[in-house]
Amino acid sequence: MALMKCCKLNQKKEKLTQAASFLNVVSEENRLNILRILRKQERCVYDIWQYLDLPQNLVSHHLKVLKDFGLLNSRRDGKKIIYSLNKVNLKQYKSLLVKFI
Amino acid sequence: MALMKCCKLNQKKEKLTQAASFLNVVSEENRLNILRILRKQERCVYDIWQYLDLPQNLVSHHLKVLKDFGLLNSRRDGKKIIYSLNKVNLKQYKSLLVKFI
DNA sequence: CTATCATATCAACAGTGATTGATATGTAAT
DNA sequence: ATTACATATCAATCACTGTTGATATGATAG
Repeated sequence: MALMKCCKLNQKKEKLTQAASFLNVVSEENRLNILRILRKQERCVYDIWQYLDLPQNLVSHHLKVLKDFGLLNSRRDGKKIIYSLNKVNLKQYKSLLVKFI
Repeated sequence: MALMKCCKLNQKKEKLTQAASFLNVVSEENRLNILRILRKQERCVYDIWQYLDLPQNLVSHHLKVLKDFGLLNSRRDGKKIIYSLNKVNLKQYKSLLVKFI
């Protein structure tokens, strides 16, 4: 019983940590903006860059952070790299949030 | 027409900034935990501290960040200071998020 | 009025992460 | 092959903020 309670507490703590790191990733204004931009449709880096008023390499950096965290997918199309939302993961993280915020 | 569009864009940008700074505040694991702890009921600093495994002054610090941002209320009760959620503001920030995440 | 309890403030430090400039990779066109 | 295009990587810097230790404030009890 005590063990079980401890176990549940650990699970809760883990989810809290997960939620916090998700929030960390999306709390950056430009990254939040990228998510918004990609909401309607997938886009290449150049298109995203045009919305953002940031140096190109910084756009790439933020895209990488989002992708490494599993929030974006990417594929090559000729010279271009097309980014899109990973809607499955986004949905999971969103549902995780409901428990904390 | 162009002016109006610009105006709307600025409003959107402002909301984005607001959302990002809200996410910034709640993306800290301990602060997220404080919100969770206060969800059931209001609590004094000592009670919150017992949940958190942090030095007392750091608990005070995080409480201040949350309160300054308008997510917590506080009142004195004898020696103790009782913190509680500012549910109105929390709700507003949550509804703001829906547009971005 | 002194001591103790409950909480907050302050200055200094440390770590993280956004930003920058330069350069590299990889693709297509000529 | 060479050039231009599209994006990514790298190292260095800068800024922010969580953390720490020490101290201050404010309230109650004895």
